[in-house]
Amino acid sequence: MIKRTINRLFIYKNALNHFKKLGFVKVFSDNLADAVGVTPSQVRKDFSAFAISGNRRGGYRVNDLLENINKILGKNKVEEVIVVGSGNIGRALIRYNEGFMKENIKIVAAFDTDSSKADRDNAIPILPFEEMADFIREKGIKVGIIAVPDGAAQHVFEVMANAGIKGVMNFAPIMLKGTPTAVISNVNLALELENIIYYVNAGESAAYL
Amino acid sequence: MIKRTINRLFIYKNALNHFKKLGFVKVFSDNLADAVGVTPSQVRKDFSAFAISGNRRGGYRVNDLLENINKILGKNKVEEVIVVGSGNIGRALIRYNEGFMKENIKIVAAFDTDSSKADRDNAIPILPFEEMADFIREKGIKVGIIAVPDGAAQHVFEVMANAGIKGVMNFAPIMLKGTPTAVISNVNLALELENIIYYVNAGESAAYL
DNA sequence: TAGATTGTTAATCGATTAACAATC
DNA sequence: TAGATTGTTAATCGATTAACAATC
Repeated sequence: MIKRTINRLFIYKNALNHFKKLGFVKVFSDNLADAVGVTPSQVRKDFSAFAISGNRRGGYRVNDLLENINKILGKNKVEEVIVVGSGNIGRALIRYNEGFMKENIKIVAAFDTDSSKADRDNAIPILPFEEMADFIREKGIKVGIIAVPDGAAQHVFEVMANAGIKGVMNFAPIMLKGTPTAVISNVNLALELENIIYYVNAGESAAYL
Repeated sequence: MIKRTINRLFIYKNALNHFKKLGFVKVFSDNLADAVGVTPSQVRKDFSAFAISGNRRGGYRVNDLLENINKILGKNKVEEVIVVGSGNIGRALIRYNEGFMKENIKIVAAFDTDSSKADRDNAIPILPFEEMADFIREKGIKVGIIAVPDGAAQHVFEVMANAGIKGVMNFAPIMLKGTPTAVISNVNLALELENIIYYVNAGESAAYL
């Protein structure tokens, strides 16, 4: 699926930046494959899908490759995102903001239905949920993170989508329904850990999940 | 792959607990499929793979299903895990601990090479990295979370693996090499967001990533 | 019984890998 | 040139979906 190819493109980009920092001028599909854990065929196939070409015998020039990939992935300006829910996950994400900044992602505000949690003076202000829709519209926010309790997630999603949000990272363990105008990615750290624990207790090893 | 089936089993379990709370006594493959976003065939296939059976015409009894799934997934006792790195992600995870507790997962300690960050009085103590190996051995810890800078991740992983860690959730954007005795799951929230942003800017919609 | 749903097999779909001719 | 690596096609692999006989 092209989704996976796009995802790997981001990963290749990351590896290439490492290589560049190490002074590499050229890389071979073999090098990239090793670095990110796929086969060399996969690397070449992925590039081929986007008409990125190297030199037979000479591999790929790191700078050219990065330029090509960046053109495809279009990472240029900072993307402003919002977080809804200032519980454990929400606050954790806000605190992790500087990690996102490295990738040109900036959390610009958080929202919470409990307006007693409002804190407009914070570097990343925490605002009452009622202000969210206007905020989204005014600032033209396109991406939001849902970090509210299960029961509230669907409603929050609908309000977001109505206000113009086009992409959502959802930490609530439910399927968001309706409004097929947004890209949704579900993240569940506890589920991830549960899976790891399952394989550990099952005595499995040497597996990448 | 059976990995995906196991993962879905955890998700079914979650949905079933919801159903149970709502008073459902029976569910059909259709209900579960709707709830978690797969096809009814998939649900039946997954159950079939573990010889879980229902009643033709009568669907599955919620309690029986939960019992069967729990038997397979073996979730009973609390699993103690450690976190290495008390930077942004590490601290965020520690703070999210109560979210993990709901799934019987407990972060019991964090470790950091910067021993000035040590804090033995915290509910979840932050200890010097040098103490980690002994801690793992003494407490029989099997699962660890790597939340250190890229450059340190490989070394941390090796120390962990040598001390007996069998499962790792890795937040560093690198492929951990060697030591094929541990299950590894890579998590990269920034990458997840980058993907969402890509599709939003590409004008795609209605996609689950 | 008639009808609806399971359980399972077969068909489809898509992604990964292998292989190799082209070529730098 | 000889040798190594790409680019792409074909083969493989595995997962999902469809279909339907079994049956409650």
